[in-house]
Amino acid sequence: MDKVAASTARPVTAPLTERQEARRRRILHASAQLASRGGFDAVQMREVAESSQVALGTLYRYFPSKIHLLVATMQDQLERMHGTLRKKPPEGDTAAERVAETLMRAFRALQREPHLADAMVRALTFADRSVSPEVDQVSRQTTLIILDAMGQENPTPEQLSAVRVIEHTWHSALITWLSGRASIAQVKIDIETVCRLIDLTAPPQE
Amino acid sequence: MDKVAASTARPVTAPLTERQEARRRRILHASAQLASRGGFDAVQMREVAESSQVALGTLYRYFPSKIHLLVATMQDQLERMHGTLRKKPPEGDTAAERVAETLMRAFRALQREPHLADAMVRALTFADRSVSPEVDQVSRQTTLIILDAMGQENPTPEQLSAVRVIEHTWHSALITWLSGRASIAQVKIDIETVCRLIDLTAPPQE
DNA sequence: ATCAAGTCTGTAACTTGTTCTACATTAGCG
DNA sequence: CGCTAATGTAGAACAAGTTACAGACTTGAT
Repeated sequence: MDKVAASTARPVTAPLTERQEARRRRILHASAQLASRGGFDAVQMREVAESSQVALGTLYRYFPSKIHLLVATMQDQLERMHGTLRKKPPEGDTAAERVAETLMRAFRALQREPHLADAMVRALTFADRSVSPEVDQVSRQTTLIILDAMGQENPTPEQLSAVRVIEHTWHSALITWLSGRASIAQVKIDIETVCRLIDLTAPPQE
Repeated sequence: MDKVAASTARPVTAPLTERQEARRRRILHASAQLASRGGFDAVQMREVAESSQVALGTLYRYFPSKIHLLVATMQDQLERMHGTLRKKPPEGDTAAERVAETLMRAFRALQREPHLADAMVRALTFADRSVSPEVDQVSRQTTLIILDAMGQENPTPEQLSAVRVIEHTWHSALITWLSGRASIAQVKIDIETVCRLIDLTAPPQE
């Protein structure tokens, strides 16, 4: 009588044993490490397996594709970044300024590891339907970071729309930067431009 | 003495003979055809070569990678679309409305061949630096379409920024739709939201 | 402690993008 | 016309993602 509501299948994912958790961690670490070196192409499944002391088949059991692996790597890094960003909240006067400031801070972090950024962002936008849940998770996390920066408890639907558009711009601007089609300065402008949308959407000052 | 300024290397690309032009066309056609069936994965270089009656090596001479091929396919389709869109200019009162209307029209066209859209957009965002010139060309063409829709001869720098952000949103929104993470309705909202940026940037009524 | 079920490992095979090679064809030119 | 360089062809070979499989190791329940 202890089945709590196993609606679809897994309770998100079977709880991992300690060793399994350690393996998972080693894999993600190896992935980030290789990505930092040479970007997307340098993350080769055989190498990841070797670096993390795991058989290739096991790697695929943990992450069913290279894209899954890199998206998971991004989740991991994003959480880390969210933690870092939280520590020093942005100081702008308007919500738009604060969001822009936060995104620029994140952008500078990415610039420190451009290859890693390349691997993660390319994987994210290349992901097909089979990775939707994971990509969605990344998206939610990003939304959280932006809402945090806005500093508003209950955003209006309009503001949420603005946040969606900001995320779109953020991802796409990153891509143009990574592929060398836009400068850092240009990305900054794009971010600042789109952030104006936030102030457009009448902030419910109460 | 007739060297006109062959600065780097090619005068863009050596002029193609008739047969070469025909080959190129066959290849692009086969590419679009295969893409329409099964999207990115269905465009297999061997199949494209066979369908277009060209040796694999030749295919690679014309398009140095699958990504190049698909981006070229997109260029081709975009030109077609621009022609179509030109015929019936959008009817909205404001520039923002007209741009949104135009993009939604393009979106509906993509919906008719979702697999083709998948192949083209995935290639576009996955492209690395080696494809920058071609991707840039696509970007310029898109900008043109949007400026056309705005119906303004000389846009302000601010408006150009808005256009950049609109393009970012357009690409990213397409991706979320293609990967099943956003509905058609949601894409519509995102487009409409970002288009408001145009009206923000004081239109120089003269 | 023992057994069954589930995990891992090592390794080979398969797929598809990409490169290479040896030979045939074509195009432009004297 | 006849030559030469460029282009095209067929097919093998290679690289990296992915899958398959046989045998060892863990784990959890009894």
